[in-house]
Amino acid sequence: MLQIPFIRDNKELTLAGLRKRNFANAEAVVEQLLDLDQQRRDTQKTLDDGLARQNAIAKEIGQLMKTGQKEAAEAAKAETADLKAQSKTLTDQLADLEQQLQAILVTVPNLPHSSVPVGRSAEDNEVVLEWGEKPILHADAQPHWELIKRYGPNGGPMIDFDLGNKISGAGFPVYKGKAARLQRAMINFFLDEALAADYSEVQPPIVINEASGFGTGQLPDKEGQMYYATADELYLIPTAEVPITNLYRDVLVAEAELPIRHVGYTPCFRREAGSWGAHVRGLNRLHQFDKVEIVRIERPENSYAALEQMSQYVQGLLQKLELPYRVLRLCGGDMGFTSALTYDMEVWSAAQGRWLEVSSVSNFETYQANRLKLRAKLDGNKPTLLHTLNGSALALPRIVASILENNQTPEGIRIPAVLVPYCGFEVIS
RNA sequence: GGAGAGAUGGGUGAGUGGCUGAAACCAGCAGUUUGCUAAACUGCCGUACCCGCAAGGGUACCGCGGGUUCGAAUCCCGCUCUCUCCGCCA
Repeated sequence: MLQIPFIRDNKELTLAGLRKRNFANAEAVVEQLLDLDQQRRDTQKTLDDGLARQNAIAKEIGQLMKTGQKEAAEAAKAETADLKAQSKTLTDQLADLEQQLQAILVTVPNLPHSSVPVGRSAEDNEVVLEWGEKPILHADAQPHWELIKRYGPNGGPMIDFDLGNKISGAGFPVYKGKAARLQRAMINFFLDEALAADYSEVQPPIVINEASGFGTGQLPDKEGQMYYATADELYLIPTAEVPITNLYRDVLVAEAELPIRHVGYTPCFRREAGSWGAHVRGLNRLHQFDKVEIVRIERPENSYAALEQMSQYVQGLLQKLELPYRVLRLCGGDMGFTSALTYDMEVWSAAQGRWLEVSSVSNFETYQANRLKLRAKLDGNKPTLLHTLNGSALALPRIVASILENNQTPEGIRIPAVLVPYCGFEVIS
C-alpha cells in the first residue's frame, strides 16, 4: 500500500508511476485520494480541538469537586453536552473518511522502479540476458506430457493426471516412482543450496488467515485466486511468500537482525480461475505444485543490491541444473500488483519450443511493509518501514518439464549431475 | 468438545474512577567513574495522526468493538485470542 503522505508530497511521481503501469484513471484516483485526505485532516483538526476543550472542562470539574464548589461543577457539566454531541458526529465522519480513503488505497498498485520498461503485456518485457545452449533434440523427441507416459512404474505414467483427477480434480497430478523421487530430490537440493547461501530454513503453515492475505497484498483484490476453507475462514497459500513474510507482520525488527533471509519449502495452491487453453497442458500450469521460496527483509538502501543477489542466486541454480534460461525485466503492464521491480527467470522447454517461467524475483520496497507494519529503528531514528523481497528458488513442475524435454534421448532421460546424489539415479528409462 | 484464568510499552510486570501515557525492573541510547574487561552511578528512552518553517502544541491508543460518566487501563456488555486442566487424537 502506498503511503498517503508520500502521494501528497510526490503527486507527479505517483502519477507517472501509475501511468507506467497503465493504471486506469490515475489522475482521477489520485485527485480523489488527495481530496479525501484533505477532508480527513480538516475533520480531525476540528474534532481534536473539541476533545481538547472537553478534556480541559473535565479537569476543571475535578478541581471544583475537590474544593467543594458543587454548583460551579454542575454548570461546567452542562457545557460539555453540546461538545459531546459534536464530537460524536465528527468521530463518525472521520471514520467514514478513513474508510473511503483505505478502500481506494488498497486498489492502487505499487509504483514501478525507474528501470522498469514501459509496456502493456508480456510482449513488452525486456530480455536482460540469455544463458546456455538450446539443445537439438532427436527426430522423434516428445513434449513432457508424452514422455511421462513412458517411464512410470508398472507401465503406467510417472506423473498421473487421470489418477489425480479421480481423487481431486484437474490440475492435481499424482507423482509416482522416479518422478516422485526426482521432485523430493529437487526440494532437498534447493533447500541445501539456500542454506549454503545463508538463508535460514522455516516451515510455515500452508493455510493463512485474512490478515496475512492482506499483509502481502493477495487480499482483498485477488480473493478468487486462492482456495478458501469457509468453515474456518482460512486460505490455502498461493506461495510461501505469504506465510513467511507475514512472520514479520506487526513486528519492530531489531536493527542487528537485519538483513533477514529465509528459505522455505511448501506446496502452493492456485485456483487459476479463468485460465485455460493449449499453454496449460501437462505440468505447465497446475492447481497444486511444490516450490522453494526465498524471502528477504532489508534496510531500504540495501534492497536493490539484495534483489540482484537473489537474481544471481536463482540463476546459479539454473546453471547447476544445466538448463538454458533467460532473465526478463517485467514491464509496467506485466508486473505484479505489489512489486516495484520483478525479474522473471524462464527455462527453455525444448520439445514445446517455449520459455517457461520458473522463478519470479521481486522487490516490493515498502509496499508490503506498510500493510504489514513491518518496521525497524535504523541508526537511532524513528521506526521506519523496511523493504521486503522474495523469489522462487525454484518452482518445481516446470523444471521437471524442462529436464524431461531437454535431456531426453532415445535411451531415456538424463538427470542433471547435481541432482544425482539426491535422487540416486542417473537416468529415467 | 467441557471447565477455569488471563490479554498493559522492545521484554518482564505493577496499577480498581481524576495527581496514570502509564510504577519498577530488563534491554537500548548518552554520559560519569575506571590499568583493561566487568561493575556502579546519572540522564534519556512507546506508537500513530493532526497543527506548526521550527521550537513546540493537540488528539488517540493499556487485545478488539460498544456502553456508563463531566472524566475510564480501572466500572458494564459483546467479541477475539492466549494459557492451564479434562476429553479426543498423529
